[in-house]
Amino acid sequence: MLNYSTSEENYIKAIFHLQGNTDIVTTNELANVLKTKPASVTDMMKKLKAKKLLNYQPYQGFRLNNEGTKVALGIIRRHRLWEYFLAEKLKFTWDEVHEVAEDLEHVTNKKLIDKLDEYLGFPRVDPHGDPIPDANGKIETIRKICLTELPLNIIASVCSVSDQSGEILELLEHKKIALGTKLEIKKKFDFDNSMEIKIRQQPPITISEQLAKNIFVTSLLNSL
Amino acid sequence: MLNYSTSEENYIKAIFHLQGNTDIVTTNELANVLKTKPASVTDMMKKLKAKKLLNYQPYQGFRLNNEGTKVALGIIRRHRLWEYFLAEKLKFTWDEVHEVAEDLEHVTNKKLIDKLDEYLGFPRVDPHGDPIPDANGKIETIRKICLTELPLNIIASVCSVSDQSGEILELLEHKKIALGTKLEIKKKFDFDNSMEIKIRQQPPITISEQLAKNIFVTSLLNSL
DNA sequence: AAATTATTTTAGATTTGTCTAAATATATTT
DNA sequence: AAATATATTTAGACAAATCTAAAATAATTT
Repeated sequence: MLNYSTSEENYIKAIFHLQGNTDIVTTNELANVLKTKPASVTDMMKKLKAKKLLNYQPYQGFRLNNEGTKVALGIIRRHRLWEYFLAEKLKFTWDEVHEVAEDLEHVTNKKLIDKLDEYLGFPRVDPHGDPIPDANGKIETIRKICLTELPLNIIASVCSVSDQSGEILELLEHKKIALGTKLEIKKKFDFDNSMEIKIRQQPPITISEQLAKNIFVTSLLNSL
Repeated sequence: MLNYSTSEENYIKAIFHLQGNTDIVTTNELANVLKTKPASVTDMMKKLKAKKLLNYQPYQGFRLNNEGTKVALGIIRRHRLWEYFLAEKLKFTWDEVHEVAEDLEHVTNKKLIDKLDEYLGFPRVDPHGDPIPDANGKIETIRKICLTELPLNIIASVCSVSDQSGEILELLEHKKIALGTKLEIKKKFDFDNSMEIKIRQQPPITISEQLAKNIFVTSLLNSL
C-alpha cells in the first residue's frame, strides 16, 4: 500500500462518505464538503485517477474503485481508533474527538495503528457508534438509526421508512423525502420534539416527532 | 503561540539539538542533519528569521532566540510524551519509538498533549532517559555527560545512548549495560582511549573509545 | 429547439518547500 | 598577502496544492 498526502487522503475520505453505496459524487458536492473550489477538485480528481484510485470521466462525476475504497477504509480505521482512544483513555467528550482525530488519522504507520487497536481491546465502534474497520479493511454494515437519534448537522441518507401506509408516503412525497435522500437536522424543538431538516438545494422543512420516528437513516458524514 | 509547518518544526528542532548551550549552528551542519541541501537551509533561515524565531546574519550561522526555544521545547515535549506512550502503553521497544514519534509530534493540539501527559502520569523522562518539558516549557537540566568525560571513580547512571543501531544494542546487551545501569570508570588508557569500567557485583569490563562516545550518563553527585 | 442557467473544466497565477548551478564570502595554505 | 579551498548565498527552476477568471459542457426553462 502506497502512501498518500494529507490532502489526497482528505479527498479520498470525503468521496467515500459522499458516495454511499450507489451515488456518483459531483465536483460541487466535494468542493462544498471540503471547503475548497471546484477547480481544485477537478485537479485532484485527475491526480487520483492517474493513481488509479477512482473512476472519472470529465463532467460525469466520480466514484472510488476497489483500491480507492481500500485506502479510504484505512483512513477511517485510523480516524475511528483515535476517536475511541481520545474518548476512552484521555476522557475527551463525545463532540471533541473528531477534530483531533482529523490530524492524528494522517499518521500512517501500520504497526502503530495495529498496536493501538490491540491496546484498546479491538473496539467495534467509535464514540459516535460508527463501526471501525479491522486491520484487513473489513467493516461491519453501517448502522441504521432512527431519525430521532441523528445528531444535529450530520448529513445522513434515508434508508428505510416503517409504517408504510398511504398517508406517510403521501406526506414524504410532499416533503420530497425518498429513499436515498440526503438530509441533516438543523434544529430540534424540545416543546413538541419536532425538528427542522435541510435537504440539499431545498429550503428547510419541519418534521413532526411522529414522522421522524418512522424514518431511518444511515449516517454518512458523522466521522468524516 | 502560532502554528508552524512540519518542515519548519523539523528545522527548529534540529537547530535546538545542534546548538546546545553556546554553539552557533552552521548551514552545512543543518543540511547534513536534515538530509537536505545548504541552499534549502538558507531559504528556511530567512523565513524563520522573518518569523522572529532565530538570530541570523548571512554567513554568520544561527541560534534560536527565546521565542524559537519555546517553540522547540513544545515540539520536544510532544515527541517525548509520544515516545513514552508508545513504549509504556503500546509496548514498542525503546529503539522503535523514535521514528513513530517523529510523525506524531507534529500534531499540535495543546489539549491533546496536556491530557496525554496527565494520562501517562506526568512522566519526567522519555524511554531514552531524556527529560520531558512540562506544559510551561520547563525542562529539568539533568546533567548528561558523555562517558568519555566522566572522571575516574565517580559513580554515574547510564541515561541515554546515541547511534541507536542494532549493532550497538547488541554490544550493550552483551556487556550488560542498560538505561539506568550504575557504573564507574576505574582506568583510562591513553594508548587507544579505551577504558575499564566497573558495574557493581560484576567483574570489570573494557570499553572502546567508540562505544564510550555513544554512551551518556548522569553523574549521581551532580543531580543532588 | 433555442435560450438561459448552472456546473465543470481549462488556463494561468501564487505559495511552500525543495533543487541545481553559479556567484560571493570566508577560511586556509603557501 | 596572494592563491586556493571551503562554505554560504543567490538566481532561477520545479512539483504540489491551491486560487481566480474565462471557456466549455450539461441541464433547465421557455
